[in-house]
This record gives sequence, structure tokens and C-alpha cells, in this order.
Amino acid sequence: MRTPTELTAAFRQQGMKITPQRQLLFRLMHENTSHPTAEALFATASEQMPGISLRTVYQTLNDLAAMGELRVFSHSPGAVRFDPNTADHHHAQCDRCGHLHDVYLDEMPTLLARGLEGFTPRATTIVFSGLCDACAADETPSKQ
Amino acid sequence: MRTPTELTAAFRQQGMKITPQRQLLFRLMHENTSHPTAEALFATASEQMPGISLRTVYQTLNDLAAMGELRVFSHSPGAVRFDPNTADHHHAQCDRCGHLHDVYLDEMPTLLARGLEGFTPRATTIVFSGLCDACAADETPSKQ
DNA sequence: ATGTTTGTCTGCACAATTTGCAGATTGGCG
DNA sequence: CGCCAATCTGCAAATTGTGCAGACAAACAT
Repeated sequence: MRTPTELTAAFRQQGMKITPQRQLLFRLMHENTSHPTAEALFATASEQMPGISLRTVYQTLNDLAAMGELRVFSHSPGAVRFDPNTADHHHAQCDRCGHLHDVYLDEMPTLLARGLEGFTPRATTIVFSGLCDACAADETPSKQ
Repeated sequence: MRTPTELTAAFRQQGMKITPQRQLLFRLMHENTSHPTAEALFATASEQMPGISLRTVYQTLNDLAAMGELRVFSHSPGAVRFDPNTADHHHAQCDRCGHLHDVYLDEMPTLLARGLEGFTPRATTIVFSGLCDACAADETPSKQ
């Protein structure tokens, strides 16, 4: 997503107001690589602005997603995660701790797929699942 | 997933009982290509066995998934979907109607990825999103 | 500066999905 | 046939997210 300053201009351009809550959330999400849930972002925001409402966090995240400033990651059970990285990229998620990080493909190969007749793909999402080093180290001893 | 007959044997082998509810669900899921949600399967099951509990449907689907007889698809918001196809395959989902179908890759290319350091991928999930023909036809006239 | 307009925030109720639990039921064994 | 453990049912509750109404405040025009 764009910088807080640019988002401020973009919001105003659309007749939307700039509130302290929005400015805080712009700052917290800008270049945030933790793929937070609304609940997680709410926790962080609450530290800096006690009294901010979870409802406002959802509202703002949805607004940003609708404006294309955030990607929504709903490819695993549980709460949806928000990603300010709008560049073309994919994800790797640990099966054990759920930790998610960005993955870039040097080049997207042409996938020869059967079963795409009658379907017009617009986007291809790739999620690598497995174990991060920390979880792999935890699992190896007990041979799980 | 395996046939109802094979599943019956497998369940018994694990000390699990064979109930009419389970047998019905085995039959309804075997070679089911609709990727149903628990709720959808419950609706179908209720026709053939009025009084069956939604709780039992969830329980049985989770049991089958734990035994590796079903794949769980939770790559879109809303209810989780269950897939009896345990072969190596991927999915295409319509952004508009949510319809999901199986996609097979003739060969899985080696993906040159940056960002996978410190991560051991165990599976790669690909989801194509776009529009199915029916929805594309609906959207074109209004230029949406 | 002040007032007005209108979008926003908060808090709560509620919807949707899934799981936990307890008691009734029943499959599978001797 | 009878017992025991697994299962089913129904309901309560957890989780995640949205709808709504009234209080509040940003932006703009005096």
C-alpha cells in the first residue's frame, strides 16, 4: 500500500475524512510484513490509542482493501489476514505456527492445466505450506 | 477418498463403529465433485436421513480429513469445503458464484522462489480465481 | 473563529461457522 | 442377550465479522 501521506490525499480525494484512527492504522499497516488479522492490528492500535474500536479497524481495513491498497489473505482457516504488499507475490505458511511470509517467483511459469475449460482465470494464487525452521526444530526431536 | 466399503473396513480397523449416519456420509462424499460445505452435505444427508445432526456431519468430515480421506479447502472466505479427491490437484474458483472445480497440472514446474529461506515446503497449493463462463456471460452485458 | 453538514466512531446486537459438552443411544463384542 | 465404549443429538458457547443507531468530529463555508 501507499504511504500514509499518499493515502491521506487519496482518502480526501474520495470525500473521505482523515481521522486520527485512520492515520494510526495507515502507519501501522504501511510496510507491515506480519500479515496481521484485524484482531492483531486492533491490539497494536489499542496500545497507541486506547479506546479505538475493533469495529473501526475492520472498517478501515475493508476500506483499504476495497481501494486496492491491501490484499486480503483468506487461504487458511481462522481470521482473515491483511497484506499491504500489493506487488505480485505469493505466500508460504507454516502448518504448525501459522506464520506467513511473502514469496516472490522469479518468473511465473505457464501452467499447463486440465480442467480450466469454461473458466477464465484472472489471478493465480500460490501458497507453499510446510514448516518454518523453528517449528521443524521443535518437531524433529519427538519424531512427529 | 476410498469407497464406502473400504472406509467401512478402515473405520472398524481403528476401533471406530459403523453407523448408518457414517455409511450415508461415506456414500454422499464418495466421488462427490461439488466440494460441499458441511452445511450443504447436511442438507443432502437430511433428505435421506431426516434427523441426522449437523454435529455428526462435522464430526464425520473431520474424522475423514484426519484419516487423509478428504482434503479440506479453506481458501476462500465463508465455510470450509471438503474434497474427496485426494490425488495431486489444484482448484479454480469463480470470484462471482464461488463455484469450485478441480484442475490438474500436466507437470508441476519447478518454481524458482525467493523468500523460502528458512522454510521447508511440503505442499504447494494453487488456486486459479476468475470467472466461470456463466458468470462471465452475466457480467459482460452490464460491463462490470 | 463558529456553525453546519456529513462522514466516522463506538458499542452493541446479531449472523455465520465451528466446536465442546452431557446425556441418551447403539454398534460390536463376549 | 447384555455390557461397554463409541457415537449421536441438541444445545451452549467460541470465533470472526457485519448491521445499525446515536454520539462525535473533520471539513468546509461563512
